[in-house]
Amino acid sequence: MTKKPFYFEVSSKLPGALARTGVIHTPHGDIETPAFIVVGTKADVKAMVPEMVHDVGAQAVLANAYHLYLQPGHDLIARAGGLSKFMHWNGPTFTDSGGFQVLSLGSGFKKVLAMTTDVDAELAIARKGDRHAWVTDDGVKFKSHLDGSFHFFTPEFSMQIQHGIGSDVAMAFDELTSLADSRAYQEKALARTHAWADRSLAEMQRLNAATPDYYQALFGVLQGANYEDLRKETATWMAERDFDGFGIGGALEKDEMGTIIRWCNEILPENKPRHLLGIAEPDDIFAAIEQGIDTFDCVSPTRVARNGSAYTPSGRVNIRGKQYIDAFTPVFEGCDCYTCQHYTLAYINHLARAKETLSGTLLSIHNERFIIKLVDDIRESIKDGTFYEFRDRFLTAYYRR
RNA sequence: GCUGGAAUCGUGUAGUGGCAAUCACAGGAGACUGUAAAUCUCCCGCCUUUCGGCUUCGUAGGUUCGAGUCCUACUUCCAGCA
Repeated sequence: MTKKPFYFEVSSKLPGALARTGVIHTPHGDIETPAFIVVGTKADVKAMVPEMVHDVGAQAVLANAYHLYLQPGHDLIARAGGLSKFMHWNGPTFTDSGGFQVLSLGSGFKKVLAMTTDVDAELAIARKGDRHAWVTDDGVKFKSHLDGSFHFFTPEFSMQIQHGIGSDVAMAFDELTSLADSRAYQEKALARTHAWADRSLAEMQRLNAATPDYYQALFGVLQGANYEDLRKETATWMAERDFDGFGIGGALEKDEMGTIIRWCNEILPENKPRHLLGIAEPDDIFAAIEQGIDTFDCVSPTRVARNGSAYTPSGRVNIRGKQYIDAFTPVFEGCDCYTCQHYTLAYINHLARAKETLSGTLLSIHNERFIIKLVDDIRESIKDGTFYEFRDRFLTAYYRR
C-alpha cells in the first residue's frame, strides 16, 4: 500500500487534553506540529526574503488564491513551476481559497473584524453598496480591489486556481460570516459552506486524478460562528468526508475560542491535521493548541511589524514610542532573532520614524521569530509534559501590564 | 539705495470687511488575528476631567458698528533693479 504524498502522524499527546504533537508530511517537506505557518498572501512574506523566512524557523508559507488569481494569475504561477519554485521558498506551501475575502470584501468591508459579539454599533454604520463581494448559492461575485473588474468564484474555480498555484495544501471554498450575522444567516451560510465543501472536494479529486505526479491536499473548512450545535454539526459533517485535514475558520469570539475549537476537535478524526485560520495572539495560540490545533497562520506578525509594533514576553509594544528614541538595547534581552542580535531599539525606532522599509523588515523578522519560537516551545512543552506550567508562566508575563 | 511682494499653530499653507485657524507635514497616543493594511483612528495655541472658558494672524497706530483682511509708520524676510 502506497501512502499519499500528504499524510499526518501524531507523535505525542498531552494527557487529559486534545493537545498533540506530530508531523505533517508534504511533497515539499515535513512540518513538525504544532507549527505557526507564516502568511505570504501574494507569493511573498511581506518585507522578507525567503532566506529570512527560513532563518526565523518558518516551516511553511500560506498564500492566497484570490490575490494570486487577480495578479499575476494562477496560469502564470503554474508555468513558473508552481508557487514554491516561483517564490523561491524551499518548503511546504498552503493556499487559502478566497473564502476570507467573502467577508473582508463583502459584509465586513471597511470594518474591523470583530472578535466579540458586541458589534451592533458597527452594523448600524454599515453602508449598503459599499462592498466588493456578493454571495449567492452558486458562488461569490467579487469586484477586484485592484481595478474594479468583476470576477465570479465558484468552489470549482477556487480549486482550479489553487491547483494551478500548486500549493501542497488547499482550502475548501467557504463562506466566512461575521459574529454580527443573525443565527438564521449563520445556518444558511453553513449549509452553503457544506455544499461548497462537497463541490470543492469533487473538483479537487478530479484535478488530482488528472495530474498523477502532483497531489494537492484539501482541507475542509469548519464554520458555524460561536454556536455549539452548528460547530458540532459541521465537525460531524466534515469528519465523514475524505478531506486530508481540516481548517477551523470564522470570526471567533475571543473568550470562547478554546471552547469552540474543542467542540470541533472532539469530533474531528485524530489522524488528520487541524489548521486554525488566521490566529496568532499568544493567549489564542495556547487555547487552540490545548484543544488540539496543529497549525496556524496569521498576518499579524508581519502587519504589526510594518506598523511599528513588536512582540515581547511582556506584551506587544509600539516601538515608535518616544521612550525608545535612545533605547540602545535589543527589542528585548534574550531574544535569539537576527534583529535582536544585531540592532538596537533606538535604531529601529529611527528607521520607523524615518519611514524606512528596513524597519518593517527587521521587525517582521523579530515578530515572526517570536511567534514561531513560542509555538516551537509549546510543542516541546507538550512532549515533556510541562505545557500548563509553560502556558501559565508565559501568559502571566505577557498580559501583566 | 530704489521698486514690488510677503509675515496666520513647531513647519509649510487656507482664510480678501462679519464667530480666525483649513489642509498637509512634523510631534504625541492607540489600534491591527485565513492581508483592499509599510495602514487606520484619536490628540495636537492656553486652561479645564467634562461642560466649557481664555488667547492669538510681525510691531505700533488708524479707518470702521465690526479688521488676519483696508490705511499709515516701523521691523524682518524675499524677488527684481542698482
